[in-house]
Amino acid sequence: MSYDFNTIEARWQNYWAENGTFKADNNSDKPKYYVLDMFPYPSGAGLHVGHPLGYIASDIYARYKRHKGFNVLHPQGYDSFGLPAEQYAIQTGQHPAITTKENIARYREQLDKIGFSFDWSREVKTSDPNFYKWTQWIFIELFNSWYDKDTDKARTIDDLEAIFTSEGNAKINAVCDEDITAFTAADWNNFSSKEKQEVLLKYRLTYLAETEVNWCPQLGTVLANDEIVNGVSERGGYPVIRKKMTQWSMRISAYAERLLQGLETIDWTDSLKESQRNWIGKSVGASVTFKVKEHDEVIEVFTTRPDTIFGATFMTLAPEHELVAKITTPEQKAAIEAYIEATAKRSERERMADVKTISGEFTGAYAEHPFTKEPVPIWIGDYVLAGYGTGAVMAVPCGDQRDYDFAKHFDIPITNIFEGIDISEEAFADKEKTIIANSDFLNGLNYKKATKTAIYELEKLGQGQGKTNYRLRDAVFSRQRYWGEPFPVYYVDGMPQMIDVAHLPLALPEVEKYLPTETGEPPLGRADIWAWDALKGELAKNEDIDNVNIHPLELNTMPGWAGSSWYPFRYMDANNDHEFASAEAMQYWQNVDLYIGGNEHATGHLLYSRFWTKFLKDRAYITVDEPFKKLINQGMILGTSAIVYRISGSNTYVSKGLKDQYETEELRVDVSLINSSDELNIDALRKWQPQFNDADFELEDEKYIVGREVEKMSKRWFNVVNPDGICEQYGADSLRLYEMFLGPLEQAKPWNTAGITGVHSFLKKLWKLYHDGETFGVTDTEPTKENLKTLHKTIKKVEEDIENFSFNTSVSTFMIAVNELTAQKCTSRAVLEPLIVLISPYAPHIAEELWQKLGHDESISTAAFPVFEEKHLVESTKQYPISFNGKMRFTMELSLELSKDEIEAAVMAHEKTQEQLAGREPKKVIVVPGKIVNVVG
RNA sequence: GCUGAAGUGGUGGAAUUGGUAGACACGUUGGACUUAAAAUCCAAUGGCCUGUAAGGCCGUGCGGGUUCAAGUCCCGCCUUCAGUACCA
Repeated sequence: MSYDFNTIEARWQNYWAENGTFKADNNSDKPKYYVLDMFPYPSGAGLHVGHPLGYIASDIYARYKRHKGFNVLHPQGYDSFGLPAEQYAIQTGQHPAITTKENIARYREQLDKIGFSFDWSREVKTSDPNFYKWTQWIFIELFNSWYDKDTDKARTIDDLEAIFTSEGNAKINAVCDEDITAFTAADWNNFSSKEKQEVLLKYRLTYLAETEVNWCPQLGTVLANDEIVNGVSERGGYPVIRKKMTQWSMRISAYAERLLQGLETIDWTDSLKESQRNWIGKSVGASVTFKVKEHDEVIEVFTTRPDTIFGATFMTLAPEHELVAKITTPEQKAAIEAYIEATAKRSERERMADVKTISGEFTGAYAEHPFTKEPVPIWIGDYVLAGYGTGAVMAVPCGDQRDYDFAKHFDIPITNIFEGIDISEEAFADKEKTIIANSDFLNGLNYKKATKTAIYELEKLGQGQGKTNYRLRDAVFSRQRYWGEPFPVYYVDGMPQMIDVAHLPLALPEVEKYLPTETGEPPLGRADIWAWDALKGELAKNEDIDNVNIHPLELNTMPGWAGSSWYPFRYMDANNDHEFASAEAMQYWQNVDLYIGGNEHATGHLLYSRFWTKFLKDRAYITVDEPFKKLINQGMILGTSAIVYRISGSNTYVSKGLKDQYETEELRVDVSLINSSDELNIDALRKWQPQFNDADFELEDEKYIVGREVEKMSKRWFNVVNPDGICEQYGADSLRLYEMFLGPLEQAKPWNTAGITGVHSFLKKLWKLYHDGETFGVTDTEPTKENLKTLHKTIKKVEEDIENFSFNTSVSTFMIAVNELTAQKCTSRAVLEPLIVLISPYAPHIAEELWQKLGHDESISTAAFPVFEEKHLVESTKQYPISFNGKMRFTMELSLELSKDEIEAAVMAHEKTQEQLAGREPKKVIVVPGKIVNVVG
């Protein structure tokens, strides 16, 4: 009876689906465990073997936890809104809804073949109105909230209005727009409705503001900071320019400190936490205001080194700084304008690439030093960024290398304020070794004391205070695209209004053209029926109906990360019509115990979802502060591309070994045309692409050998390997085992299909272990000591491996176990039954089949994990390596029951020791492992 | 530059956390079974030395150090990958 994996796998996949084997219950006495994968974008290309890696790992863990008696929630869904889905739809010329549906069907088919234990009854799709209804609902909640710094949490706008009505905004300590002005209760009550709305908008956690955004003309939309890599768009690599637009923003900056602190409470890798810390970019220092001479203006700067304030010999403003035009003297006007124009012309990318060239211009204006009252020249320079801090710095050339370089370049005086430090060559920036000099009341103080004193003196003058600055910017939340969640927003007299929650979801309308526009007009503007009955009723009630704009609805859509910022909670109660999830369900499931996904989301999704979670907790909708307790980043599986070498200007291809004799160019060909010894199938290649039809090939040893290169698995490199083909040829269990066997989960590793034969023949051996020729061969004979030793060794190792996520080594452990038991001719049920439970998380199909043959009616997933018993591993004797004077070594069998002294005596009495000792004076004899036994000589 | 991770056979990778380095698998070589191929099974496989065996020496990026004992710990370098960058 042979191992017919195709039949077995189809049978059990059916069985699981029909019996709802992996349906999780929201009510259970068992402890809960929530295992989640980052849900996929259903792209048109389908899955390649790299995609399921994390899913297989999480599936093994989920199945393991079930064996361990946990009620496991292990759902799956699709992040089906957003740019990739829409780009694919544009490429294929079809409506995104249709292509998305097709892609999801294809993904599901592929996923089902691999045998995951997902609870599909909880499937979510972010583009499903039943899902994005709640995304819209959360948006409304954010709109109706503000951040109270005193209680350090979000509160309702109703609370805020009540405070305004009774006492104005003087006592409010909120995270809000900086240009807020003070008003009293009386002022507030006299404001018009529109004025009130304008004020409130500046406090809301999601707000509408004209901001400078990252505009990508090719994608036809704005991008968040984390969607830009090296100055170009993350998707497509298109240039990004700065542009002023009115956009929705998320006040994530309110949560900067809590997002930073929260990292201490979660089990993520150091590198990931570090990425988030960098992104949040906390720096502690002071804000200082400098008066501009002969003007009423002041310049505010942020500095981390207020202790060096006496070294400030000039100031630098970003070219975009709003005061530049006002303070520039007539003589300098032309030069300044030329400089600003030149800077504006350079793209973000050029500016980043060229950090060495020092450029700047003097404005002609002077500021007044807060303490010395000396004039401080004001410069502009593009090394100061408009987007960070206040866009202005007090330049301390002796203490900052950039200021130093700038000063040297423009011959600005440099004052040394450091005790005993030579600054003739470079600036001195070591805080720890700093002793301040030449600085009036700061003289003789170290960095810490001087900083404190300087801030104290600045406060006395009313020209500064201690301040903490964060790099984290508020996130732009509008996209000028079609395929996203519509905002539940309409405008009355230019002011945004939320539609009534009762009318959610606000469904995405059909449009004729969903392609983005070059000008930034949202595609939804073209919707013919972007009218909505309930909303009409709403508007009709409003007395300002006459002022309604032509497009009374918000026409932008939400970004890709909107739905993914809260979806873990939806799985807890995925079919709830009344709320995003019931309080009971969320009380039970809490948060995700284990989250597995790629590390490309380090500063996007993982930061936004933490932000929304904290917000929902503040508003008491959920009880947890962090969405993901433990997070593991699976490494990428790389493809091994095949390269042929074409002689330049000809249609002749030379084998790899001959390529150096010619001038060649490299072409990638499909990896399916290559056999395991890198030999190219030329006939197949001719059929593959017409350009090879009449090509000539120069062979070596009558073979064409291709070059190989390990790189990202991608259609454009023709190195994609699909899981479907592997499942057909070797089975899903082989695929699962092999993906784990490839190497450590978190490491990037190349795929090589040839190696799968190892795990495949392991499964065949496993099958044979349970079969005696043609019949099922498990017997009720007593296991031998050896059998039990093998079993318990395996239990111990596998349990440790799974707990440590070292799935690769347990595959080896299984192989060793099966080889040993085969050699021992073990047929004992007492060994073979627990063994198959151990293997079942990795290879569930074969496990189910054998489990049934062992006489069980229920799925193996209900079986308990075998209990490890130490006694089976204990031997009466052990081989001890003996190390003598650190050099000579031999092994000696010693009883485990011996004491330290007895071991010593035994070693000394042993003939081999005598031999080694002959004629010499030993200093020590060492017995390993464990304790060192000194045998004195 | 900064931050994080990592360097072990021909290849992917093990190594009980300081205790016989190279488990397991791929690949390669030889053999068995086959008319043959596939499949399967067996053996060998880090390098070097001695004719073989027994055995020995050298070996975990490089150079030092601690230790009876170092892939593992410490100091100083080199290299690779990832993230980030004029952050005041």
